[in-house]
Amino acid sequence: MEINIAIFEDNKLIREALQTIINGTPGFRCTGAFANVNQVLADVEFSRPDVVLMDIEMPGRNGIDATKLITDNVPTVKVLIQTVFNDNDKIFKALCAGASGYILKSDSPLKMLQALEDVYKGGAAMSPSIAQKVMQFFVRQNVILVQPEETDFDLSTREKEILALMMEGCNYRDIADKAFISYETVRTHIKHIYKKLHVASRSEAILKARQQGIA
Amino acid sequence: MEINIAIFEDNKLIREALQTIINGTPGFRCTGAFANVNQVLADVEFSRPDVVLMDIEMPGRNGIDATKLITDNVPTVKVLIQTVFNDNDKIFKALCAGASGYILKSDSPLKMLQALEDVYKGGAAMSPSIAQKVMQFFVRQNVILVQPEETDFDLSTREKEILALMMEGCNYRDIADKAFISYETVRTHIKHIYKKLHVASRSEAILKARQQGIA
DNA sequence: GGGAAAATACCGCAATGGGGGATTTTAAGG
DNA sequence: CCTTAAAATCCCCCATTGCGGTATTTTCCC
Repeated sequence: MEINIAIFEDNKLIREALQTIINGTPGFRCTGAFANVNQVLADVEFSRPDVVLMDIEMPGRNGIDATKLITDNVPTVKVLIQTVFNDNDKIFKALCAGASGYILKSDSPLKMLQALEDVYKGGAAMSPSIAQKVMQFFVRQNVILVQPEETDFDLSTREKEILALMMEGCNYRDIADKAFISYETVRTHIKHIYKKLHVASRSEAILKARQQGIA
Repeated sequence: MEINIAIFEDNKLIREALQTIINGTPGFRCTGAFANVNQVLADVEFSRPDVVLMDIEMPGRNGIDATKLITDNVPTVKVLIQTVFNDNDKIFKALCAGASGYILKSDSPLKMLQALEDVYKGGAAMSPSIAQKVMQFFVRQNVILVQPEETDFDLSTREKEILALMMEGCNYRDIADKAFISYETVRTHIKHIYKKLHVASRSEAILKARQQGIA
């Protein structure tokens, strides 16, 4: 089975070079090569790639926004960012936008193919210098990570279940039905959850739960 | 110039295998192999490695603490963590401890050597599945938020004022008084704001406003 | 067996969110 | 000048949510 790749790259020479490399490698196939991301969703829809190789610097709409559009709307498609620069801001924005990897154009074609394969397999890929910046980020953020006040919120099993249902978008009534308890009991549980999480609304609770990895 | 490696690994078989691989590869040399990290600083001092290959699971003192000791006291020495597990907690702790890389024991010797070289050159190395967890961390934590659609939400001047008051913690009544408009008008404005921001509650709106730097 | 914590359940009230409709003011352009 | 669109203003209705109580039963640990 071949890995289908779609390329977004404004430079014609590079675009065609990438296409040639990919199509010339057994196991890879380029199903689309586009010079901009103005119709990125339609392009992805059309070329049905497994992995998108995305240039981050492009005239007009930029690659990070396009990445977010793809991961939001077609989450099964992985995005591998390719760039000439490696400044922190772009890296972190790309990662937050849901990219599965971030490599440099200066990397060898072999490494690029390896990265495409890693990403296709569900992993992630980073050039060493990129990974290093990510590492540094963790070291710097150390304080925040190591002492997040209380990571244990003492939620009971039942409360975690209710919280999980809340995170699925259920309202009180839905939760009551799914948990086989009364509407009022749901309200009670949720009140307790809010107290324990020190929040005051559904959305805050869900945010905190996601950040802390509860439930 | 050869890259000098020190190994910390409690399993004798693995330790010697690693030693053999490293010494059998041109450009690499094993200058020390230790079964525990009880005298890690002395061992590092003695073997003068460029890169330490550190097993994270060891009886007695663990690899993460040892990593922190090394990076704190001998910052020129890089540490590459090697582990059988890839659970989130250990990864992030290791990264925070200053590790330069994190690879799995299931990776091939070739990849390990590549990782050692990447780390030696000042980059960092991660197995794809590790990198993937790091990526997820960024997405989940909303470290930096990227909004593709439009960073400008077309909020009118008045709506931004109302939003600012909301962010100060005012309720409908307070906002009405401070903005010299009626309670109902405040509600109308806020409804419009929610629509434009694509959110459905006060807390989400405030979160988004903060992240996007609106108002 | 007794006590603490959890799970269950109910009531009432205030605040919030979402739907609709409506008027006036302002801005912009033909 | 007039038309039109957007912004700003106001009102009503209703469901959901958050928060304050209270209370009973179940579960679990000492």
